[in-house]
Amino acid sequence: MATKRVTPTIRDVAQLAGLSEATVSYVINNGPRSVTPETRAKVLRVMEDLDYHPNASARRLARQRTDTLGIVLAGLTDSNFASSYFLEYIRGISYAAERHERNLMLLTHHHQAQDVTFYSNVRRSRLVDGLLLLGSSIPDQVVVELKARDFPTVLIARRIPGHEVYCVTQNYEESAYQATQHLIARGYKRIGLLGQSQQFNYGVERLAGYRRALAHANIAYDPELVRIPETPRDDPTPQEIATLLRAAPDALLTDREMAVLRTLRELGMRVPEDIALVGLDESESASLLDVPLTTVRPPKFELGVNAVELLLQLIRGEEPESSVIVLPMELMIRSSSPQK
Amino acid sequence: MATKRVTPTIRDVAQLAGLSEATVSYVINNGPRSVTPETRAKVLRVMEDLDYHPNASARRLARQRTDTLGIVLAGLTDSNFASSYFLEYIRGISYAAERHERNLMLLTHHHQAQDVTFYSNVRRSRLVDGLLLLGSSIPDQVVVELKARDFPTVLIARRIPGHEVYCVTQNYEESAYQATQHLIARGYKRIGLLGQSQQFNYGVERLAGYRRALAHANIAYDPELVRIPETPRDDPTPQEIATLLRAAPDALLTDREMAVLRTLRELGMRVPEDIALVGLDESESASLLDVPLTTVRPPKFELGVNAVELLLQLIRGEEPESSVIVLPMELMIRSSSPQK
DNA sequence: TTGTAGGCGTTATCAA
DNA sequence: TTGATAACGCCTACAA
Repeated sequence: MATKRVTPTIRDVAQLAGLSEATVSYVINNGPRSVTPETRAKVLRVMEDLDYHPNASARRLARQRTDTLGIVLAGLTDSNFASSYFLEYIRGISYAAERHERNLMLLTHHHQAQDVTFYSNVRRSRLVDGLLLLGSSIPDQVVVELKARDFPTVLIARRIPGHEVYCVTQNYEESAYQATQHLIARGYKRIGLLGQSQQFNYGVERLAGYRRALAHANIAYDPELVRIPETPRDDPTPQEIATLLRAAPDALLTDREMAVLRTLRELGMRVPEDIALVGLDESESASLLDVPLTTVRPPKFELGVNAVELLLQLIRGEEPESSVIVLPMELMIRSSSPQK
Repeated sequence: MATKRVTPTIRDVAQLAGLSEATVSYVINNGPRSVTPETRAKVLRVMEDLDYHPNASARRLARQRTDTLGIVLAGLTDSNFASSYFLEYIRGISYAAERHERNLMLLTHHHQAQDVTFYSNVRRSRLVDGLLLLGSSIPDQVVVELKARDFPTVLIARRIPGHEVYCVTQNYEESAYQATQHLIARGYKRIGLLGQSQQFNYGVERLAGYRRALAHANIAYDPELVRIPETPRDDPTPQEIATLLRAAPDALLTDREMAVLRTLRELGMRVPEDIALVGLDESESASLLDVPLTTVRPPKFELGVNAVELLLQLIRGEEPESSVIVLPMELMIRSSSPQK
């Protein structure tokens, strides 16, 4: 009969080293007990010889934790705009997770209809120690409930109005303010805004920043120049845009620059000759276009990194200084908003 | 003294239901033993009452498998072109994984210098049941070794010349053939190719398809019209492109359409007036440009789905019909290659 | 049809 | 400093 077990266990290491499993364990984990250098060396050598690696599942069971963070990718079903961000968030997340020796689990639900069931499963099955939530399509209620259950959770790039959940977000208000001010400084008088539903904090904050800049420059707020959808949507519809254009704006702010650009072209309007365009939420392609777009650059990588740091605090049971981390966005001035 | 345990265990369920742990287990797993409907109902009710969820780590340990697939994202460090594909692969992967009730683990190495250590760890620690490998920057040697160790592994969108590893790839040869033929049919005579290093199978296959189309049309192969880098690179350099242009091509094939387009513009050449352009590896933006690009569309989502199916076969210990699955790519004819 | 008990690999506790 | 052993929570062969 050949070898009974394919992979060596801690027991094999202990036997070959002539030591107890406990001692081997202390070598593996550098504690909590100390081991003499000789013993340690012997254990390490045997481990090397056997190509031994601790069984992750057994560790998790014994330690009562997984050292794994869950990344929830919501709204991946529809290949929508937002998802193009995900990879950048994930870059930041995985960078930070690696630093802290944490694993990452990808959680999606294409099929699962029941949100509640899904999150309850994740939470109770102890699959992960905490959750990072990406994408706006996770229902507020779910986020609030996770918080209520004290399950370590961090929201990325948005917050939930009226609820103090942990989140890492961006300075939507200030960046909209700066973008608007930039246009004003360049001589634009009638600046239009294609905003987002006021159900989302970024919809609210961007509108506020826009209005603050106008007020600061003593420009009257003209509702005709602003289009806010009743319900959340991705891209502004051509109708929406056409309606706004009837108010004769000389510049346009939008978080969906690519879609707006396309529609403008279909309508025969050139950027920036006929109208200036500033993106509030840079898509990767914005800088590659014939007319590179002036956009606000969201710090996606950094968002991911900060979210991990915050989540690890929560998992350790620490109370973070603030439940919200706000990172600055940078205005990248390109060719779509020239001096008028 | 309050409740000792925060989360209920299978033992709690068994006790409350007045049954044994075994019976509860059989209910949870629908087998391998049958349970009377009444018993089952009782168990399910208690589970519901306690909000019981099986502990994933304990299951994994007992079952000696994780029901988890690892997604290796290589080359995520450099925010290179290739990574923009990853999310589409992942969409397909997560879609299929969900169907089969498998979890997904994200594996990256930003810091880890030692490839071998990394993969050895993954393999031996039994963190995942198998691996999906994305991105060209995973060394061939690593892939070959995983195969040699019989660790279930599937390569996505590429194969390794000279080694029969499991992979789901695309019809690079045929699509390059079609793209070239399309240009020939539209009247182009001097078709240039900005290829990829012959170290990669897609570099080799695309060149072959290109030559086959030329031969088919009785057009002599002109090395002056072809630029293949010695070593792998992402975007063709402006020098490379300039050199090729000296051979006076009237059309250009490339797998880096966005970069080439940019350089052409910088050189003052217009598409398609001065030169036609066909992309061999559609980037998301290709269709959004002023001149929507004719490109070959890789079936990224489907690649992900097929990779999961293949990997699950390997994990089950089945021998797949073929070690390679080749999916067709579709030529999307747009405006950058008009009739000449 | 159901209960019992041993095992999975690691870690913590208690002795030595 | 090290060893023995009992959890950890679940699964399943074997008994009943």
